[in-house]
Amino acid sequence: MRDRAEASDGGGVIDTPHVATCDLARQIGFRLRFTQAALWKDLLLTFRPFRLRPPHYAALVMINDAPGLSQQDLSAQLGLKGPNLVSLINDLSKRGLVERHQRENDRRVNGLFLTGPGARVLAQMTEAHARHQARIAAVLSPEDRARLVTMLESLERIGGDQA
Amino acid sequence: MRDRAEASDGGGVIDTPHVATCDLARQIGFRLRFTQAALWKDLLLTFRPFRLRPPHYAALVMINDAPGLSQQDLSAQLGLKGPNLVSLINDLSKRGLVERHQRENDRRVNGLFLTGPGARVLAQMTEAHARHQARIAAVLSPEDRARLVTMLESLERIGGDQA
DNA sequence: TATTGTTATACTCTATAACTATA
DNA sequence: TATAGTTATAGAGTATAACAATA
Repeated sequence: MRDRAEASDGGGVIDTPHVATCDLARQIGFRLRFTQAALWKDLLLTFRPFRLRPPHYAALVMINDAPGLSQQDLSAQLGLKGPNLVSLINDLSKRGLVERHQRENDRRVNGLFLTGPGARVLAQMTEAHARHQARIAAVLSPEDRARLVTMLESLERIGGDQA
Repeated sequence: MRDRAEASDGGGVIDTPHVATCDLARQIGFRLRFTQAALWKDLLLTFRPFRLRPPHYAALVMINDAPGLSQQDLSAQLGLKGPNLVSLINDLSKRGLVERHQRENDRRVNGLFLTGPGARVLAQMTEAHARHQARIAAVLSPEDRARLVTMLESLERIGGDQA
């Protein structure tokens, strides 16, 4: 981006050989971090009127799609560790949006269900989320969005296996 | 993904109307979160032998590219708040990889410079980073990578402006 | 008065260990 | 013994407020 002599107006006391590096600003991992932060902040503002955050919304959606699913299943789908999911569900439960019902055939598992108010709040949050989606749509065509998601999915397979 | 009746083997005590939501798993924000986490973990492992983390590497690269730049400039480029950048530079300084040199014409600013050992560590980390890049290249063509970065850049403009 | 850097601190998000109750 | 859920806690990562030094 700039030449090394440009910024060293202190006198260039130290003179180390320049190491050949890639352009970090065009690196996927680097950009991904900023983009994720930007979308996260937008979603935080989007859901602020409900005093709930993105993971709360995601949980409501999943429970709506599969009523009675276990906390284990939900934590796997949301990528949350058990303890963190517990406090997420506690939030929703204290607000009366979700209820835990012990399963009759295996009393270890708590099936999760939306309450009436939970379904209503989810409907309202979904409207708000649609406005968030519209802001994305304004800057990315439907085809680009689909391709982006596909690329992200293949990138997720990376990691873990190294020397 | 599944029908609502399927998971509710507890007896379906609660019966709320199904809210029409989008497929969360194909939402950009949702996938972005997982992908970012996967790449971050891969980078953590990549840099583990150096006992340094991705932001340390990013700082070394930036300082190498623009020796003498200020902490303010660096914090802006890395997207870090001042206090957090200070501790990042403290880490690198304690390890003898980076030095702060007060600028002569404006003694408020600390120009940042790599030391000899700093340049050597950066060279080694850059090799490790190349292997990380190779793992990405294995799953995404150069054209796809370029398009992905461009799409991410336009997404970064989102947020802040809402009712 | 404004800016650079620093300290102290708090909040969010994530992760681990140990426990309970069921199976 | 193994699994679902829970509690307590620790660690990253990120944020704000207040201050010192310099301009």
